[in-house]
Amino acid sequence: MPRVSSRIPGVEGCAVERTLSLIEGKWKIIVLYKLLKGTLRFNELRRLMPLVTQRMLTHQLRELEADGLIVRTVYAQVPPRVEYSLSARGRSLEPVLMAMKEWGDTNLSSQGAQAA
Amino acid sequence: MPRVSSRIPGVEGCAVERTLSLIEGKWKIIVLYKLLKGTLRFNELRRLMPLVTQRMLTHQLRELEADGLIVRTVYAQVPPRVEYSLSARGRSLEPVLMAMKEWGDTNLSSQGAQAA
DNA sequence: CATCACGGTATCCTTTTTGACACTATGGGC
DNA sequence: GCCCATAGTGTCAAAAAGGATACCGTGATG
Repeated sequence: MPRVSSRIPGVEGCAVERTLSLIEGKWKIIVLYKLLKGTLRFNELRRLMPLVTQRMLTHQLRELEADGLIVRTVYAQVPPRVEYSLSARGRSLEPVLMAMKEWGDTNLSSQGAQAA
Repeated sequence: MPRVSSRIPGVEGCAVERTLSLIEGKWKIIVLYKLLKGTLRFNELRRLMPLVTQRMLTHQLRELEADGLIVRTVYAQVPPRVEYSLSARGRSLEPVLMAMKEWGDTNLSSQGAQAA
């Protein structure tokens, strides 16, 4: 996933593209959604998303962390304890997620939408 | 690009994911952006996005059309004339695009953001 | 007669993304 | 002594996405 999709200076969509590049990735949006409601541990996330493989979840979490959208806190315990929560930056994405959710709720009603 | 990312009924993020799945794809967002300002012909789009290959542009346009976000109008002329414009559904995505643009403008200021 | 513009297709190849599966350390419970 | 849970990692392979390049028909233009 290219962190920067376009380097052409004159492209107006640049900011949008760059924003998109942070939230595309198969499970990132769900992760952000779940974390909107509060901090979660790794396996709590897994249980909430049974279809994600461990490797994928780790991978997506690492990217979200690298992009500064989530915070990873490790507690030095022996059954390891790692908590994930939104950073301020991640929380600021809420309007974007909500705009997408509203659009989806309105335009992709119950079935697969008229043109999908 | 899977048109439907998740079929799990209980996943709240579903609408968001499905919305995302319509606008991810390397050039779709730019296309939608350009079309927000008005109808464009195929080669006008190409000239506005010099780095997109013809094949890719065609491909993205076809998908946007299949998803009902844009309308393709062919005029039976001999230098062929094909116009693309947003459908009502496509135009209704404007709040989503704008939310992303605002977030990007605010959080990805000038350089590559602090954590990218 | 050759070339250009238009709006594409077709084919092949590379890169990126995703998935399957096995493996790790540690300490506690049985 | 064996298995469980936690939070991963590593390797390999498949699938998807994207890119390079060449080609198509038509009519006007030179």
